[in-house]
Amino acid sequence: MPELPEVETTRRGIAPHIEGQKIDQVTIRNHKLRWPIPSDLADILGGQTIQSISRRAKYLLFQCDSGLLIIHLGMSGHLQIMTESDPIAKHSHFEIQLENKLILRFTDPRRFGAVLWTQEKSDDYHLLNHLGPEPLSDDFSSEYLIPLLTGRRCSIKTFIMNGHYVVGVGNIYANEALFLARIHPKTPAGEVVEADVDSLVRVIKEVLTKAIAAGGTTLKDFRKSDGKPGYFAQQLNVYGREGEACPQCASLIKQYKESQRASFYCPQCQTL
DNA sequence: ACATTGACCTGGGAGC
DNA sequence: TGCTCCCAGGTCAATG
Repeated sequence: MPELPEVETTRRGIAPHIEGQKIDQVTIRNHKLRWPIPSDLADILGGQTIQSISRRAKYLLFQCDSGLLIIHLGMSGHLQIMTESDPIAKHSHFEIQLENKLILRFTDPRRFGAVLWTQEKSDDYHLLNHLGPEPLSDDFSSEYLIPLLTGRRCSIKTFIMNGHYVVGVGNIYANEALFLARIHPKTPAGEVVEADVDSLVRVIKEVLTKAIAAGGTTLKDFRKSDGKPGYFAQQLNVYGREGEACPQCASLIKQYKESQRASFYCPQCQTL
């Protein structure tokens, strides 16, 4: 479910309620996520203050007094600020009760998400140390990408969804960015010409920025931390629109499968 | 080093 | 209604 804009939307929604708050109590209802929630996490977190919450790629990082709480939303996870009277959903696996009586509750039906703890520096942590630069930073540029692309035979779509090189871009925004840059998703990564790499960098930043401004994309179950949907779905050009008219040229949007993920493109605007 | 595939899970919708 | 099959926003690990 959540790509960078949805994770960032979540971060912005919960930060004002939790930053600077002391943790009263932690409840783990189900340890079995992508990786097990550390069994001593409740003891570790109790009494600590959440100093700040930041984001790296699609990971949320909660800086606590003695280490870092790391949450990944997986495909179906969401974090919401709730109160004691809010009912506990079937798949609410983890929650933090704060001194201000608010509850940060993690719900994830498919359990592809993760709740982890480390005392390492975030850049050294094994799930974060291999990640590409933040796409909205100046480090993410065509100068950075061009050397990585040369000679590569995977498709450009597969490439931009690979967190080793580009982070935050999942299936929705990969399709949208390639449409905006007028690049066919099957184009071998090493054959994307420099001018198109420039465009691609520009549109990735643009589409992520606009999606954050809209509060993310709600297809079915993504909800902002206040329970409301994000509105970027209305601005999608190709994702989920097979058979509809391309907004640029009115050709019919096509779909195909690539490594078990649906790819959408306009056969007129995005040629091989 | 790189490319491809399977694995982890549940729920919703389509089709019969 | 109910069954089966397919699909879904992620990404690591294992395999050539």
